[in-house]
Amino acid sequence: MPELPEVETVRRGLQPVLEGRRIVTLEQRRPNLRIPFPIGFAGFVEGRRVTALRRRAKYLLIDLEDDQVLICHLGMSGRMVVLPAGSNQPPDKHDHVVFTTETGERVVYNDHRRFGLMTLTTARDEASHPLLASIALDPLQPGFDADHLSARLAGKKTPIKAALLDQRVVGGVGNIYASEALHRAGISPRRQATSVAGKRAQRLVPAMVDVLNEAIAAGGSSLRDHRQASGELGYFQHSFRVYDRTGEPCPTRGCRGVIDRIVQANRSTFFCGACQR
DNA sequence: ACGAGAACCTGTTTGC
DNA sequence: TGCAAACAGGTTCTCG
Repeated sequence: MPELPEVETVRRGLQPVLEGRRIVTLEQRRPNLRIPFPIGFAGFVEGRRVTALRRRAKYLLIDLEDDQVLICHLGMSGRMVVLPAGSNQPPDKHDHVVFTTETGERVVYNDHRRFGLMTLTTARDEASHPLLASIALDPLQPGFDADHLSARLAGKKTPIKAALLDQRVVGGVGNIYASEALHRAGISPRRQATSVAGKRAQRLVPAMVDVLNEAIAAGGSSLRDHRQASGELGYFQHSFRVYDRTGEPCPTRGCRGVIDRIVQANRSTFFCGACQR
């Protein structure tokens, strides 16, 4: 599910419920997600106040009292949904973690594929944490400009589409927004990454920034699993220009092409062979 | 060192 | 209709 816009949507939705509030109980309903939960996880979190909610690329970072940091990743199918105080909704089979705050609201982490994870670190060790240390700037961070991007892509022989999915090259971009940004920039997903420099990089940076910001404004894209923290669907999927639109006419003005699907690095890529070069 | 492909897990859709 | 294959928003490991 979640690329940068979906994680940011969840972060913003959780903020009013969690920030400044104490977590009274943490119910851990299985031993592991993609990786095991830390030993004593629930007891460690319980009783601590949340001081801030941050996002690093596709990671949600929950700052706790005493400079502790709860690292969350939603994988492909993870959701974090808020239940109001007093709700007695029975747990789903894939509700793996339930936080209850001092005001009685609950935050439920549900993830049927379990590609997500939760673990702990400290503010001091965050930058060197193995999960976070090699993540590149995301396109919405200061300093992400054409020069920065072409420097990250320099020397890479892999296709640009695959390079954009590599979190060590660009943070936060996943399969949907890589295809969408390349289409907006008129760049072929097959083009060697190293050749995306100069004018092409100058087109690709605003294409990425715009598509990510538009998707955040729409609450993310709900193909199957994504929900906002409120439980509502995102609706950016209605604004896709190429993703999952195989065979449809290319939406680029004046282009007579048709959207095509290919497989790169085991992932679907959608593009127009006529206007993307 | 780099890039391609498989693996992780469950659920849904597609095709024969 | 039924069953098997393909596919899904991500990451990480192995292999060549």
